[in-house]
Amino acid sequence: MIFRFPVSLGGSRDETRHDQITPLDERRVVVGEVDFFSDKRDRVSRENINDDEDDEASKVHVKMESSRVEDNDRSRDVNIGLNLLTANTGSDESTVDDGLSMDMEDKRAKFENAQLQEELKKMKIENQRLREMLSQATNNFNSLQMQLVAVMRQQEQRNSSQDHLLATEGNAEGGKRQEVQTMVPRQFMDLGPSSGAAEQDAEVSSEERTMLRSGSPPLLLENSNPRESGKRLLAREESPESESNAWGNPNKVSKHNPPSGSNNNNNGNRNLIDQSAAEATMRKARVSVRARSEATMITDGCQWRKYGQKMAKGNPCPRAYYRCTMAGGCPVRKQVQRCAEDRSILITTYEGNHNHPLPPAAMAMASTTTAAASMLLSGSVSSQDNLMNPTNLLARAILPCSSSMATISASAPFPTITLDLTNSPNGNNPNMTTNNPLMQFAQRPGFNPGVLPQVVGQGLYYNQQQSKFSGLQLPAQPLQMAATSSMAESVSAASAAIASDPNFAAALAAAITSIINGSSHQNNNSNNTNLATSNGDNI
DNA sequence: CGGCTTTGACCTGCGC
DNA sequence: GCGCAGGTCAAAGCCG
Repeated sequence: MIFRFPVSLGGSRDETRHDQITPLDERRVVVGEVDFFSDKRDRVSRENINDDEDDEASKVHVKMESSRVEDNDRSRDVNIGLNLLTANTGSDESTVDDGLSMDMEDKRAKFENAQLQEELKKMKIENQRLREMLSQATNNFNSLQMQLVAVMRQQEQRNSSQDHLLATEGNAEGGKRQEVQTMVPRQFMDLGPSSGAAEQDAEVSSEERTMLRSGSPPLLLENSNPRESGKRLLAREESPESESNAWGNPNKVSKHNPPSGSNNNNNGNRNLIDQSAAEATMRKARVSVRARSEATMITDGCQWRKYGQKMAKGNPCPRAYYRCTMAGGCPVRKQVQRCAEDRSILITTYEGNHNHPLPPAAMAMASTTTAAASMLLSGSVSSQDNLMNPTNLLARAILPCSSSMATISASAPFPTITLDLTNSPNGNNPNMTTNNPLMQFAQRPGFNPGVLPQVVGQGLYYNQQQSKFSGLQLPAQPLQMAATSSMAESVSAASAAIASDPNFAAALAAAITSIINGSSHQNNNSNNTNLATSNGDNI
């Protein structure tokens, strides 16, 4: 009765609609989701026609539901719906036409809506993917840091246990060696311009953290040194020069440029100013090398011209200022000064980046200072923890056998990394007159050549330099040279990696690689302890 | 004569 | 504002 009532309504416009809807409703009643799938599973191989009908029905069913959803979504867009309705309801003359146009508009709106939703979905997926990549990269970096610290701790424990064994054997030398290792840090603490170097380090590190965040390459960093802001900083920078090396374009310092004029020239170009500031920062990163030498200046393969000398406060020895003269306009300068406490120690502070090709002999020192400075500038990232502080990691990465042999001093006025290539004057072998910092370095009980890519590279170069330029012969102890050559392979790879890529993560990776490689060479080192002597002084 | 060193003067930034 | 210290300039002198 009730069933037939709608069916019997024929001839009217509603009839056709019922004709269209009723079968669907019937199908929907008949099909039912559970029945459909169960039927489909049962009939896959036997009734294609019915299957098609069911599929069609299901399609229609799904389509209608989705269209309803879309209608609901569309209804949220109040303006569009109302405009369409008001525009079309204005004429009742042809409901069929209005129906068709509304249908087309509907379809188009649905299509656009679907497109937008699809786009939104893609963007969400892309966003999710980027987040995953970022978190993965962060995790990788953190794990690398953790691995590096763990390996270094292991190595330090190994070294200390070796020393402890020596000490328990009643060997006085072992005790002295421990004493020496504890003496060195104090020496380093005195290096900074102020007594509160450690506190200032932390302070400046936090400053740099804010400046150097977000993994920006060092060249894009802003100047973290408040003293270098302003006129002088801008006046020091000239137009960009060749990008011939990894440090970018730290430009020649020039006081010939009047500060005001320089400012006027640069006023219109903020990017240039920022770039100049960044370059100035790069140039201001300093690498200080302490080496025991009686020479007035260590030979590093470059040509230098002395342009000034000044008595520094608190040091009876004058400080000499040198400028690289291998190419006109090279911004690299260095200061040479003897240590006040031990005048046999020569402190050479490099500043800037060569803007010209370097001879092979000069590459090692240049890459050493470049890598150290780059890592110094890029190393202030996130952690307040001393152990995990990248600057300390840098120090440990460069000179892990003693946490004190590479010291980051960001104390005013310039962030400086100090590489101590000297042995303690209280060393256990008074006859050891080694003046070659690398050789002294290699003598240390915990010395691991693989973990010192840059410094060892410098040392290798140092050997070459001395034999090539100073005319003095290295003793060339067989084991010494064998150990030195065994360093070369692992050294060169890691050295090149660090030198070519200032990125801190890359440097960390290289250091870890070096550690892994270096551990296999460690036996060689223990043989060198008492053999390495070198008359490397080139005075 | 060209390149380098020496050295007093000058500039700049910072602290008081 | 002044003094101090670090850094740089540039004239004078030296050297090969």
